[in-house]
Amino acid sequence: MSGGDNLLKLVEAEEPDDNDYRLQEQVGFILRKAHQRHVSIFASQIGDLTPPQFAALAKLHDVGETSQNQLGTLIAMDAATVKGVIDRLKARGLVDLTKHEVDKRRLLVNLTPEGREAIERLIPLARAITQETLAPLTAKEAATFMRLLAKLA
Amino acid sequence: MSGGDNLLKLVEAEEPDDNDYRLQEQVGFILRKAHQRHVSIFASQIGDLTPPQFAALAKLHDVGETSQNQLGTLIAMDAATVKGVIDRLKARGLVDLTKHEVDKRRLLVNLTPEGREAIERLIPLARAITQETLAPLTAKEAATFMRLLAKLA
DNA sequence: TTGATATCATTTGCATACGAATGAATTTGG
DNA sequence: CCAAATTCATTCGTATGCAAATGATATCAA
Repeated sequence: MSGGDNLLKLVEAEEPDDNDYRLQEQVGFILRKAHQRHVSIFASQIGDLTPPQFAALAKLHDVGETSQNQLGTLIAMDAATVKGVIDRLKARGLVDLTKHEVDKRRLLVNLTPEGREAIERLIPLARAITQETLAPLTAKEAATFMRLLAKLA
Repeated sequence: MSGGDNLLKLVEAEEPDDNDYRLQEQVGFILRKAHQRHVSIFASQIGDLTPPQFAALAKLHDVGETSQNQLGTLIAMDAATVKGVIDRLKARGLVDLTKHEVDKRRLLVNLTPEGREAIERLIPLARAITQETLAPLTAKEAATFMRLLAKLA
C-alpha cells in the first residue's frame, strides 16, 4: 500500500465497524421520530380526533359504506385495531354500524350526518397539518421526499 | 337497519377542495405505513426484541450507564414509555437498575453482561434491517431520502 | 434558611398496533 | 352436495406512546 499508513490508521480508528453502530442514523429510528413529530402536529391542530380516527372518517367519506374489514384494508389497519377505532367513533356518534343483509359475517360502517359534518370541517385542517409536517423542506425537496417515501411504504 | 333503500346521497358534490383530499397521498398516512413496514421487517429479523427495546440496549451500549430519564431523552421516549421498556428489559435480565448515590431521584440503568452480549450479537442484524427497509430505493435515492427524513424528524 | 420551582420517576387512563385463538358464515373443490 | 378452506369479526394478551396527576428529591432565589 503506497503512502497509506496514516490514512489507514485514521480510518481504522474511526470505523471499527461493530462499535460504530449509530442508532440515530438508522432509518427505523428516524422514521419513528418523524412519525412522532407528525402525530404531535396533528394533535395540536385536531385535538379531539386521532390520526387513525381521522383516516377512518376520511376514507368513509371517500368511498361510502364499507365493511369494517374492508375499511381496515383501505387505511392499513388490521382487524383488531380497526375494531377499536370504529367502536370509539361509534360511541361518539360519528359512524353507525349495520349488519350486511346477505353476508351475515360483515359489519357495514357508515358515516352519520355528524360524522360527515366533522370530516368535512376537518379536511382543511388536515391540509394544514400536511403542510406543517413538510415545512422543514422546500417544495422541491418535499416532492422528492414524498416520491421516495411512497416507495418505502 | 330500518327503512329502506339507500338514499342516494347526491350531495351535489362539486366542491373541488373537499373532494380532492386524498388520504393515501398525505405525508402522515404514508409515514405511518412506512413505519409499520419497518417494524414488520424488524420483527422478521429480530423476533424477540422490539425496536424500542433494541434502541434502549443500543444506546446503553453506546453511552454506558445513564439515568432512566436521560436514556429516554436519547432515544426519544417520554418518561412513562421508557419505564415500561426498561422494566421489560430488566425482567429479562438484559439491564439492571441501581439508585444514584448522590441524587436519590435518579435510577441508573446499566447493561448486564447478557444485555451486552445480546446487543453485540444483534447489531449486525440491525444493519441488515436498515438495508432491507431501504431496499426499494437505489443507493442514491436512499441517501437523499435519509437526508430529507432527518430534516423532518 | 426557606419557600417556590424544577427535575426524576411512577402511576393511571386512553389509544393505537399486532399476533394468536376462536366462532360464525361463506366459498370452494372434489 | 358436502367437507375443507377461507373470510369476517371478536377477544385476549402484550407492547408502545402520551397526557396528566402525584410524590420524592434537588435547586434556586429572596
